[in-house]
Order: sequence, then structure tokens, then C-alpha cells
Amino acid sequence: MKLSETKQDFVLHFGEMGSRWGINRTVGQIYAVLYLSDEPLNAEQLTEALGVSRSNVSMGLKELQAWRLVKSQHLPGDRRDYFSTPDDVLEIALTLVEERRKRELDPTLTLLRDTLMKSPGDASDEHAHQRMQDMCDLMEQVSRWSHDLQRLSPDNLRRLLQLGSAVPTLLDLKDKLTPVKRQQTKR
Amino acid sequence: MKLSETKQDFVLHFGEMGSRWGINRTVGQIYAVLYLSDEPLNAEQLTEALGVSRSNVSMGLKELQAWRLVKSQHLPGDRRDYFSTPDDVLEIALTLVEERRKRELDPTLTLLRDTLMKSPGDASDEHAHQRMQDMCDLMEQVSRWSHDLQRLSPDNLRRLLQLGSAVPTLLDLKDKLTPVKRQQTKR
DNA sequence: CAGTTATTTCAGTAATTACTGAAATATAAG
DNA sequence: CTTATATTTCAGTAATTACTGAAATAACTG
Repeated sequence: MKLSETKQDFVLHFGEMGSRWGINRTVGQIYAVLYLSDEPLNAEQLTEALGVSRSNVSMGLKELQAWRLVKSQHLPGDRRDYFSTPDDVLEIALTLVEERRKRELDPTLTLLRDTLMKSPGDASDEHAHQRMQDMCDLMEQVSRWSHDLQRLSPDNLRRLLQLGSAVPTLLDLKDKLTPVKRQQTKR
Repeated sequence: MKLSETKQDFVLHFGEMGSRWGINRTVGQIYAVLYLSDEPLNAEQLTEALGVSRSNVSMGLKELQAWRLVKSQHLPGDRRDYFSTPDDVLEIALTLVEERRKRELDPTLTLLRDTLMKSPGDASDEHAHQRMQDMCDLMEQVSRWSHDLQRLSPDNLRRLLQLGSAVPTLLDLKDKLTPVKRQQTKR
């Protein structure tokens, strides 16, 4: 398992970016190798390709599986585990969105909801309470978006991605055609 | 600067979450205190509230300013810097989206574009090349979305957030009313 | 300008996180 | 059951990141 220069560059880059993405260098590199590979790889091959210890690869794969970013399978007549990433980048992106929601949003959302149950203590808490309410409301909307994205058909998801700056136009379009909606949401 | 129990909980939570969000504990805590405060605070007050060194607060504030998540100002008749967060959570969210795009997406997008200029070396590189192309295409669309979000008016942004699972309906709506668009994008 | 106060920088240290190699555990085959 | 092979666990160590206190720099005041 020697990597071509092109692949090598990509793998090293993923290693560097790892720290920004909340994973460590090795985990990033393992993912990169698997992502580029045209066939599933076993742990031994990853060890060779990256020059890190076998146990490190094992831990890295474990973490990537916790992220649901790699899946393992068996090849006929071979006892070893083989690992690969999904073919569809949209599927990968959806997994990322969901896992990051779970890790980065949900715990805070839980804390906020719990805290907001209680009534603010003194007068100074009043403002803090309102701030938490604002944050909670926003996070709930983002969380809902994340959930809704998961349910979108691949086709619709692709079209939504294409949309981009056409969104305001679409919102206007919606306004003109379904004025009923606005009455429902007005205060 | 003693924090109420409610505030204290929130601040400690932000400290813990920091590592998942790509900042360290102190930076998370500083942000939390400023976010909850009903008035701008100076570095000394943050030091008291958090029980960390003055220099640590200085570095934390520097990082939060690099993220454009806190702004500094001066109060009349006071030489010290006072720090605060924007009132509008949507504004905060937009800043976060933009900064994360810059840090987590742009560098990889640059690498991918550069790499994809070159033609694949051997046959095995062929597949890797296609994988990078797929990733690049997706990242460009996400990046475009991020940019477009920044340009949306606060009102439209709020409405887009409300939308959630109504999106597929909206896409259908669009289809029925603007069939021209589909002709343009068909292959 | 000198004196005072606020802020930043940075070398040293503490704390945390990542990695390795050896041992333990698991899995399959004969 | 025994042997061979694959994988995981984990204590110890290495590497990285965070934090402190002291010193340097900057910014205001009279």
C-alpha cells in the first residue's frame, strides 16, 4: 500500500484539517485513504499506508465507526475486516450533519431546556434567561432543519443544494401564492 | 463579578462543549459570560468571574475577536476595553457559519481545486481523482449556500429557518410554476 | 515628559490528548 | 480442543495544547 503523490497530498491535508474538524490527525488520514480507495481496505493496509501503529489504526477505525463514516465488511475467504466509505458524497454529508448535531447541538439544547424550566432567580438572571431563550429557539430551528434534511429524498436534497441564492426568490414566490400561511404565523 | 447558579451552569457547560466546537475551555467560558451579560464587561471582570489568569483572558478574547464573535468598545471615562456579543442571535449564527466555512471548508476546497487541475497519474489515481471531484462539487455547493445565507435579509433568513420540512413542498411548488428552469438544467 | 494603568507577549510549566508496544481477548479452522 | 490469525485494550510515554506569572509594550493623564 504505497500512495501516489496525489493521494498522499490529500491524505496529509486531511490529517492537518482533522484538528479543525474535531478528530485527530490519524483519524483524518485513515478516512482520507478509505475515501479515495476504489476497494475496501483492511487495517494492515492502512497501517502500511500511513506508517502508524496497528493499535492506532484500530482506535481510529473505531472512532470513524462511531461517527458512522466508515462501514466494515468481510471478503469471501478472508478473515480480516475490510473498511470503506459510502460511494455517495451526499450520504456522507448527511451523516456528518446528523452526527455533528448530536455532538455539538443536542447537549446544549438539553441544558437550555432544563434551565429554562426554572424561573429566573434575581433580577439580573432575568436578562440571562431571555438570552438563553433566544439561543434555545434558534438551536431548535437549526436542529429541526437538520432532522428535516435527513428525511429529504436524494433527489430533493440535490435540488435544494443547487438552489443557493435562488432562495429569496422562492420565498417571494411562496408568499404570493400562499398568503394563508402568513396569517397563521402572525402574532 | 460573582455568577448566579444558573449562569454558572451555562458557563461551565460552554466550557465543556468548547472542545467539541474547536475552542478551548476558557474561550468557551468567556464567550458564555459575555453572551449572558446585560452589559459589556472588561477583562478584569472576566478574570474574577472565571478564576483564570488575566493573560489567559487576554488570549481568549483575542481568539474570540478573530472569530468575530465578540466586539470591543470603550465606555466614557474609562480606559479599559469592554467586550460584548451581538444582541441578535441570528447575526451570531451567521458569523459562526461564515467563520467555520473559512476554517473548515475553504482550505480543503483550495487543495481539491489545485489537485484537480492536474490530470491523474496512473490508472489507480483515476478513481481517486473522481472521488476528489465529487467532494469538490459538493463542497462548492455548500460553500455557495453559506455565502448566499450571508446575503439574505434578516427577515428572509428568519423565514427560511421557519421553513424546515416545508421545503419539499416548496420545491414541488417551484417545479409546477417554473418548468422553464428544468429545461435549462437538463442534460 | 514622567507616572500610571491597561494590555499583550512569551518562556516555562501544567494538563490534556494521541500514540505505541505488549498483553489480553476474540474468531476461525483444523 | 489446539493452533493460528485478527483485533482490542490499556499502561506507559510522547506530543500537543492550554495556562500562568513576569516582563515588555502600549495607551492614557496630568
